[in-house]
Amino acid sequence: MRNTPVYKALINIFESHTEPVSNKEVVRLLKKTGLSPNRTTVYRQIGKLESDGVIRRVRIDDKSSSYEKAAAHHHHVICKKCDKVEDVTLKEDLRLEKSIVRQVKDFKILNHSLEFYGICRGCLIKA
Amino acid sequence: MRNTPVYKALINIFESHTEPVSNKEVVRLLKKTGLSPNRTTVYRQIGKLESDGVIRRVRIDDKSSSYEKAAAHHHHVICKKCDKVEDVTLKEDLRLEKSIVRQVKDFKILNHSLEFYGICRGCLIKA
DNA sequence: ATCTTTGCAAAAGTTTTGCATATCC
DNA sequence: GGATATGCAAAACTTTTGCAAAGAT
Repeated sequence: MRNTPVYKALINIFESHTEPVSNKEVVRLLKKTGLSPNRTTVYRQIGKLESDGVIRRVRIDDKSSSYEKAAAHHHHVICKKCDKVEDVTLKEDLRLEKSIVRQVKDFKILNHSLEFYGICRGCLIKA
Repeated sequence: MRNTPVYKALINIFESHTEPVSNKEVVRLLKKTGLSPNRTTVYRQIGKLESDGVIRRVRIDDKSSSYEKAAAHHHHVICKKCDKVEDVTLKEDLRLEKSIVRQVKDFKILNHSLEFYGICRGCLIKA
């Protein structure tokens, strides 16, 4: 990948967010840096970053896809009201795949996704 | 909800599939029963079934939303090649939310989603 | 000079909305 | 009869594609 302004800005965005960022947000964040690349460019660059393993798709949101820096394996707690996301790690994590590997013989398990849903304090207070 | 043909057919579809069914598949399955309701109708009825707690949204697929009968809590193993889905249950499951509740104090955790990704035997052989 | 990235316009795909009509209870 | 479900057309939204121009190495 070439060291273009959009590329640099994207790396920056994903470096500075541990939480997942949706495509929509990426466009918004890019605008804040002065860049306003075409949607197409954003989709394409994100696609490449993903296939290069720099970022990873997270299955959280309904509307636009979300991605996060492909770093230490962790999970998310997502607020059902405001979509706020918090990172969490789990000690039990390793055991999970092992347990499944024992159970499911017809699959080669590669990875997993574990997301918790709830209501964050902010929204709890409001309600 | 009223006992219309579409309603009955939808209940039938979700009763007879333990695995998640995508909206696209629902339309296809409805056609096979002789019904060919408008997309709009399908989306609306599925939306109602969801808010009534009859079915539950599953975050698996990228393109069209998937739902499954809201029954016993379980997880999925999804083939990255052919999207085949298999149900699994986990003994460690209960411990998961407890562990998170201890860790995350600012969220009221309601539920979680745990999906495993891999390659199914069929696709492994082909490759 | 070459290969990659970008922008634009257009298309494809999914989901939503408004309104009139049909259907259920 | 009154409320809900349906169909249709149109719109909103997200994502993809093709092609020509601009930019990177």
